[in-house]
Amino acid sequence: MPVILKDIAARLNLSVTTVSRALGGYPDVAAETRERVLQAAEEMGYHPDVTAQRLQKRRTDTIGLVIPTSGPRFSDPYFTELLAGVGNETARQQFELLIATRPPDTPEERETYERMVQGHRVDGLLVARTRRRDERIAFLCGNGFPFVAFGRWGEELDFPYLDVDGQAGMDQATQHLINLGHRRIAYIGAPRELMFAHFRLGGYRQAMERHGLPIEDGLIAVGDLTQKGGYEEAQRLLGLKVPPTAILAGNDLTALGVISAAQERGLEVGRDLSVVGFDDIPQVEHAHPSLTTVSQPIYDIGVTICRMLIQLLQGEELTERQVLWQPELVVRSSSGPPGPGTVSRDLAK
Amino acid sequence: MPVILKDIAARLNLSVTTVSRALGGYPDVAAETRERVLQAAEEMGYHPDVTAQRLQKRRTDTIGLVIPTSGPRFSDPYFTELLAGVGNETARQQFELLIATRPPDTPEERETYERMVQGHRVDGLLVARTRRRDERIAFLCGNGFPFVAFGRWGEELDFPYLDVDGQAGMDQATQHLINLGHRRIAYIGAPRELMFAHFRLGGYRQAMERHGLPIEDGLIAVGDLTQKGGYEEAQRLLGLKVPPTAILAGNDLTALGVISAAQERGLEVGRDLSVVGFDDIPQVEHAHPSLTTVSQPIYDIGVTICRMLIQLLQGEELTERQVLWQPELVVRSSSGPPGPGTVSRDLAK
DNA sequence: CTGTTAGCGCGTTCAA
DNA sequence: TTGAACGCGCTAACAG
Repeated sequence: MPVILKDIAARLNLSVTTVSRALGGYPDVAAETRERVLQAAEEMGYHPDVTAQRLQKRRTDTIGLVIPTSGPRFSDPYFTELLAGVGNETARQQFELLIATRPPDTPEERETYERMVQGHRVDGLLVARTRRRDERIAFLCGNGFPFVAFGRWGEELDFPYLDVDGQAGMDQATQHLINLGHRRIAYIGAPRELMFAHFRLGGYRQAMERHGLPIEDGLIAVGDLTQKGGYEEAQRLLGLKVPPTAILAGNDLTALGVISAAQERGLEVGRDLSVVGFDDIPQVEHAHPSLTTVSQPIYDIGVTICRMLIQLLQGEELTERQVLWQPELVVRSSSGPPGPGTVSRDLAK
Repeated sequence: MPVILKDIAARLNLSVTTVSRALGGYPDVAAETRERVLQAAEEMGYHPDVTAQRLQKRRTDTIGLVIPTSGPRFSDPYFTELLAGVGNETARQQFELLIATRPPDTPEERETYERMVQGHRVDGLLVARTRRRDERIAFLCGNGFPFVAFGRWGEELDFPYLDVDGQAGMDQATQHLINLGHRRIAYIGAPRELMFAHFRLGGYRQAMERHGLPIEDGLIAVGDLTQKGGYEEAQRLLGLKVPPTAILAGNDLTALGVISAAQERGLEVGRDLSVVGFDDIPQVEHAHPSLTTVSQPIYDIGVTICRMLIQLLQGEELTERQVLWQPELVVRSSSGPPGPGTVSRDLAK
């Protein structure tokens, strides 16, 4: 039986009200009374019941995040890092973090959003990895429920978000490969329904077109953001009659799969095949070879969207409602000039 | 302004109680009344306020999990997979999942546990990655708070846990290497304060001793469970005058770092150096070479500890209060007989 | 079958 | 400076 206000009041012959005020730091309490109350609370091991506080305050001081997971073997380091950022910032601001893991675009996911919003389980939500037809955003906008998204949306809805400029990032990455002398550059992207897939592919196209390079459908593949997907698509691309000399991947896990496939074929990555990723998850710095990638500060993104949401919940105006961060190309060892033995080097002559 | 019971009652000229009972599915309500209530609730978009329900029921139907994170670049795929298991099972059982991310063994972590327990934020807790002197477990046992741990504990405290037999697992892994002909086998373990580090190292020692192989302090290193740590320790080990022909890693990330280091030195992993990991995270199956590792079903572990905790919360007796699962060695390409060029092959003759 | 009353633990009127 | 009374939204015990 936990200690409640009434217990303290009874022991000190005070009213519950006075005890509540003393503990709440209200000014209209005699200094001596406050002292006695604080001491008694300490001694008795009192801790306020948050549920009761919430009912009274009509606030949960909790934010929610539904992580899109696919299958039991799901494990994207990207989300762990985002979670670390979100988790630390919520804690710092004395908020709670409610997490659910649901497969994207399913009835289960939809129900989870409804539960969270309509049961008043959370004060606000973070939406990660926006999609082309994002019913989550439509739902939240429709209900006027506070949220901040990581990622933009195609539709004409005005909501607060933070995004990283995937188009600029992938343009830079492509440009980097072109500068190195590559001409036959393949692309293994993310599933089309993800917004960022769209932008990143756009960056690739943009850079290729700027240099008058052909964009071949056969060189554009769609992965599933996993290492396995990258591996399989790369096997296919590398098996082409005229294989690419470089492969751009829509995320780092895919890139790691590409590297595995290349190595399995006896190619030296960075020489026989250049590979560039996107995200800069911790693992890729110490991969072999270390991965050239477009770096987005995932942890900081977590911190920032969380901070934006809490500002929103506290009724403050957001200084920037819609933010676009510029990613940075990090050149490591997985990219280099097309090697002497590669077919398309000859083609390029 | 959300719709509450009172609104429905007012519209139908009923009492709040009757409405509550109708919606709650109690039998003592006229069929026709129930129908009217259900329809009105539907039309008006009624959703019960969970906070009020919780206050009344004295239960939160929420379980908590504090993920130990180290630094901003933290990202262990292992935890993502565990989280997926826990998350899906909580949802299936209509529970909520409260997550915090805190650096292990710090005042912040301690405060988080106190907050969760003493503020009645959660009904029970999951404790992951038990430690040698685990104040979390001491605290929870001391308070009689319901929890289930992933991992055993040294002290003589009786609490429910699920663990994987790390000793047996690492013994198998070591045996595997010995069978292949390795004699000079190094070990890069986890930080000593983690319980599983203790068991896994024990398995290594046990197998080595069984075969009368010397256990050299110089061949036993301590990593930090990251790829970077594995990379650095491996560099040191491979730089020894008589380097090992095989390296056992305390977890898969460490093993991936070892592989990078070996490849950077021009060694072919699986021939010049054998590497074995522990965990079997999704990434290692499509690494190059694919990693031989001790497989523990992380997702299922998440599901199971979650299920155990919820059983506990519902007052049921646990069929097995303390469970030890046997891991399984998965042999892939990163391990093979010591290659012709390796020093210790000559030694072994 | 239905309504009245009471209470979960806390914060916030209003009066004294 | 303190206390009594009320309400947050809901469920449960008790009458009728």
